[in-house]
Amino acid sequence: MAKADQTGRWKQRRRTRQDILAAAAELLKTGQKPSLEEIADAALVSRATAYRYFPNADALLVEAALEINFPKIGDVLDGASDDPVQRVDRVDAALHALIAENEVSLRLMIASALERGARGDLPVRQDRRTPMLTEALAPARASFKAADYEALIAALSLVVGPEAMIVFRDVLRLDDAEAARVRRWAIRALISAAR
Amino acid sequence: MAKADQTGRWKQRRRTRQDILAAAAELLKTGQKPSLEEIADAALVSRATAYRYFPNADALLVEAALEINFPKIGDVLDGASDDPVQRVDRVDAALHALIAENEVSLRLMIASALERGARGDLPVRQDRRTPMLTEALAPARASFKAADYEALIAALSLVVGPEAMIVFRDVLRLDDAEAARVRRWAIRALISAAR
DNA sequence: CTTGTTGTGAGACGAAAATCTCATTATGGG
DNA sequence: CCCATAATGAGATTTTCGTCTCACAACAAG
Repeated sequence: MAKADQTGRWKQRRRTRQDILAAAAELLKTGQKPSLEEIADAALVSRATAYRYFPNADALLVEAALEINFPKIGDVLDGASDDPVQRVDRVDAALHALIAENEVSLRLMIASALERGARGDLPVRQDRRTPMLTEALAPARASFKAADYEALIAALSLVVGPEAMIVFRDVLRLDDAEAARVRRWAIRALISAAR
Repeated sequence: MAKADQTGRWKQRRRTRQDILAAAAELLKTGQKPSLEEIADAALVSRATAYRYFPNADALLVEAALEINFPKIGDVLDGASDDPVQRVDRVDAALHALIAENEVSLRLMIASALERGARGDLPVRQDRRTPMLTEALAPARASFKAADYEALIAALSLVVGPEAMIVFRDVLRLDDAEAARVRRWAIRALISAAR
């Protein structure tokens, strides 16, 4: 699909862009929100160049967060049984690991989306949860009524994503183990209610 | 605790501070993120004065969001039966109305807390959910085992707060009616699992 | 190698946010 | 009522962010 605009030096462009994103990702791991200038310095490019590739610092950070390597759903569920509880637990564990490792990026991405939304334009969030949950529930799909199935997917989306981390950590001040316990409890409760 | 620093004109100070917050809250209801200057103008106060009371525009907005008038839990549950499902539904409805009416403020508040959290210092979020949910579940408290009860409160916190709105609206793109349906479904599922 | 094109760096520039200064106003204690 | 002083307003100033221009360097094509 990507025609890749073979015009002259598209490789150089790709490389610069990638360097900038890599530098941003690197700085994000230090736990701070880097300014565009810091990122440009770290990437060994000028501020002007960074602005040529990204409209502003936030957009850059969001893209850097998007670079997060989501696990392939196939790998996550590899070797799992057909039991939906076990499978959703797997998804939860995988997402939790991902969230723990990229907390700063995710927080900034969500914050940015929240502020975008407040400004009135369309919120930009991708939905990576529904596909994973759909896949996890696939073998047991037949045992749910249609309406319950839809509700189950949506309700599970509240439990397995980064927003749950926010509630547990920031609002309820649960530690990691307790939070995991509650998520697993909720997963069982929701699935068993759906059938 | 609050010695109130009776030093001279603390009343005047309280009044200006309150005026600024009120102006901010007013502007937030128009659905836009106001700049500190707009707020100062609306409050009939100079920019410098606003900066004397708040370190920056974000802090001001967060405090303004904190001013949101939470419904008294007593009123919400007034005349309700002892049925925990009905009572939590009431809490959900009340919070949902509140969230719908203050969406911009809440989005900004959560976004700000997210960025604060990313910076490493302690996230500042108050927990208004647990008290409400505790009250809602009080009549049925005896019918839950201790461990389930704890998990139930935490799980319900994922469903009734503004974060659920974020997931449903921004990530899953559900409309208001569907979102409400899912919340009610999840409330029933969780409560029935807890006993 | 030469040449035309494209990407980049350095810095000027403008707008908006935040800080600072100082004169003026208004309040409460006497 | 008077006055010492706390609170405020009106800019000047600094800082940060994003845009723009132009000269230079690097690359591809011949």
